[in-house]
Amino acid sequence: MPRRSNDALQEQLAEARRHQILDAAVTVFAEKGFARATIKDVAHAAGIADGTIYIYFENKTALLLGILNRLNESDQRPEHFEQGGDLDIETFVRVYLRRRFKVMSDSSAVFQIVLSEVLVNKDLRELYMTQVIAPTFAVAEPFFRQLVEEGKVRPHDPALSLRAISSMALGLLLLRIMGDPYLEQSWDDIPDLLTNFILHGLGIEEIS
Amino acid sequence: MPRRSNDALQEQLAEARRHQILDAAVTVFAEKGFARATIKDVAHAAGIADGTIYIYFENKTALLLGILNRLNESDQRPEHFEQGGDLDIETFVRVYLRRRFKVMSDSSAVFQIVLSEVLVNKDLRELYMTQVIAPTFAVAEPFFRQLVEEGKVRPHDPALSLRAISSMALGLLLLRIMGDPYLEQSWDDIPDLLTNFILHGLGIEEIS
Amino acid sequence: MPRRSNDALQEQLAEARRHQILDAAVTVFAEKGFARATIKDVAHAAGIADGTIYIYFENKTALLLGILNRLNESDQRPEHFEQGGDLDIETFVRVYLRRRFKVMSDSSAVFQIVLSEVLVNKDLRELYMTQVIAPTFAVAEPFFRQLVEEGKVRPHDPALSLRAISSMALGLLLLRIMGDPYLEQSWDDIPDLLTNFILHGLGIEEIS
Amino acid sequence: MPRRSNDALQEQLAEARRHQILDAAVTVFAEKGFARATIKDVAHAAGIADGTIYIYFENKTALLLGILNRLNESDQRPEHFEQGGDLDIETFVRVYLRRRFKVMSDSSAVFQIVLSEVLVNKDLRELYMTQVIAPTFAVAEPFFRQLVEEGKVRPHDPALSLRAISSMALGLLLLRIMGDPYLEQSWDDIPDLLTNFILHGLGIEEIS
DNA sequence: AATGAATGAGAATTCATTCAT
DNA sequence: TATGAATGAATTCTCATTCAT
Repeated sequence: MPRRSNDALQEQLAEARRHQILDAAVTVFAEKGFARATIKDVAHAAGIADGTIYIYFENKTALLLGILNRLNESDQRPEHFEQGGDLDIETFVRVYLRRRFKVMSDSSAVFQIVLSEVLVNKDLRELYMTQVIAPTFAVAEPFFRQLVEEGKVRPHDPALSLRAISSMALGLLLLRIMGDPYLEQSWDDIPDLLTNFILHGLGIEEIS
Repeated sequence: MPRRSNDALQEQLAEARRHQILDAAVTVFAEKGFARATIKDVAHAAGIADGTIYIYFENKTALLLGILNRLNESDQRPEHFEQGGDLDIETFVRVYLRRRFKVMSDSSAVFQIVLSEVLVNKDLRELYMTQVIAPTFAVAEPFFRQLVEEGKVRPHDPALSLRAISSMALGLLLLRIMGDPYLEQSWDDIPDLLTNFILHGLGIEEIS
Repeated sequence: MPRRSNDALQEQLAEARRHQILDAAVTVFAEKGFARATIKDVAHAAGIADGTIYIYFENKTALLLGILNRLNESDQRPEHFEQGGDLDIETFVRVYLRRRFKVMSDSSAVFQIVLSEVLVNKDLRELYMTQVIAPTFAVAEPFFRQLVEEGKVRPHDPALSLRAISSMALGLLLLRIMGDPYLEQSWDDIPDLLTNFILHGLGIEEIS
Repeated sequence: MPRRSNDALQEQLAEARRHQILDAAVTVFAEKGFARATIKDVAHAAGIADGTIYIYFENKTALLLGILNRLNESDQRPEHFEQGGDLDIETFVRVYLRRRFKVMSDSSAVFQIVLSEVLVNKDLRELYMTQVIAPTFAVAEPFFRQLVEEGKVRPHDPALSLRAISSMALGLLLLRIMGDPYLEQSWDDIPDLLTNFILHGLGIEEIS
């Protein structure tokens, strides 16, 4: 009897269930916040019984960590920076921003949850910092440094530039989530508009 | 007997109590999050009994609104932009950023709470948008528009520039709260470093 | 085809399974108590799946009754008393106590469970009394009565003497289960030491 | 204002509440067993709300410990043995047994609970052994040893004699709780009847 | 006004039992 | 038969809110 393939099937079903539950959790947590949401809410949204959740996750907190981990997996793709060398800097920034904004929009609900919780939960904050943010910066910073060395961008502090751009993207997402009508309306154009700002700033005449 | 002045005294004492409670609430909510924090926690931090809080606030949610309202009062000072006309643009940006960062640092705990809640609470989000953010932008946007007209800055979209800069500041605060060590260490220098970035961006050579 | 013998084989296998499950249940219940132990615990200890238990026992309570019934079967061997007549009383008591202590030690876990439950479960208590204890006394009491009549022991109340001796044994087992170090250490000598006490008590000089 | 006496009053009220709750817990636990009894049951029996119990006891287990501790307090009265010296041994045993049986009957429900739980709960067992049983024996054993030295009783092993007598009393209580009709009916006479047995055992003629 | 004991609704979690495979 | 995922009732415990003092 194909025991092995049977086990594998079981594991796949379990994995599917885990995703089903996490998807429901994302929806519910984004709507009501992690603490206000109940396991009953999540179970209901997933179309299963309360108890079933505990077969796949140890407790409510594990749902949050499960969400964080999926973010983790999907987010750390260093290839973003790898083919940058060939492009002129303007195109590169434009492409990068488009991709970044796309991802952020797609996982906007996840951002809401994670950010909301991370702001008031020290343990989660440290986990998020070491597992998600620091690795991302660690990948991006050398790339920035190289741009400076190649003379492609003016010699700012690369660590700050990097953080400034990331923060800008993050802040704009926040502002959009908040319901800013301007961003809501022209969200798809933002990456292109922003490219110009990032390259030249407010663009005052330089006193030569 | 001076009944009227007695009433006024009473009202002042009550106002002081309200502030004492809100201060305690800010500390506690920032530490544990609004939902995880208990009235007992807040009462304890304020050095009073649980029940006393209900004399000054209708319920737990009213504490959150109270915090939001204080932010409201202290944050909408249009004078920030009023004397800007005399300064050159670089100095203006520098001064503005310094002030903005100072305020944000000082009320970092309030930011944590409000942001955390606003992200997952639609009602509060709308309240915050209409009462705090929109008014701020409404004050700042005409000023930006004027800068463009006076030819002091290149004709970007003023609404976007404004949002980009605000978002950058907000995002950097977030990143700092998250525990980013670079920002933690050089926080006081950020406004000055940022000024350059805002004025010239990454500063690539312009093809004329 | 030998259907009948096949059925008998089936029944024997089923009986073996039942014993396997009850053995596991005894171990687990003695460790954690009936109520705190879960079906999962028992299934795990028996090396089978949760659901399988319900093929052999109607519900969790049936496991307890199953344990009680096995005790029942093994415990009511009236032959204990039958060949007593030939022995002198001292030897008889000694032999009886040794056997009694041996049995109690061997099924110490069963005692723990049954006693623990019987103490706080009226139905079970009545069942245990009528099915286990009363029959035992019913067998032993006439024997005691006969000893008195034969003048082998002083004319105490036989019902009480019987109960006093049984209780002593039971109480000592309890004390040992409790972890009394003295009993733990000299458990195997207790029957012999006790014989003397039972025959002569504290042994004060009798005023003649 | 008499703050001090007010505090004392509060403390007395709290102590009364604690007793009220423990009394209810004893009744309920003896009826259904610790694990099967619910906090709701206890609260109902005490005539208070569920939540109130948690003001006075940390959790359900603390109720059990509370019961154990009260037993502790009431049970360790070394004076039982102190004035024994004057009496002849028969009177002493009789008086001691009467007192012991009285106490056991009065707190029969407590015994049921504690025994039942102690049999299947290792932690509680150790606690009970070190805090209740061992101290009792530690007080009684020297007294027994002295009786032997004074030649008042035959030189048995005092540690065993002590345990044998205690166990007998304990076992008889158990048997009575179990519903043994003989003990039920003649319970008040048992101490006197037992005295004889303890002093002379089955009382066979000694071969001189 | 201030207190904090009391309340009870509501949430997380467990687990006996069922049933499709 | 055997399995173990799924169920949902039941339980412990928390905490916002009330109210007598």
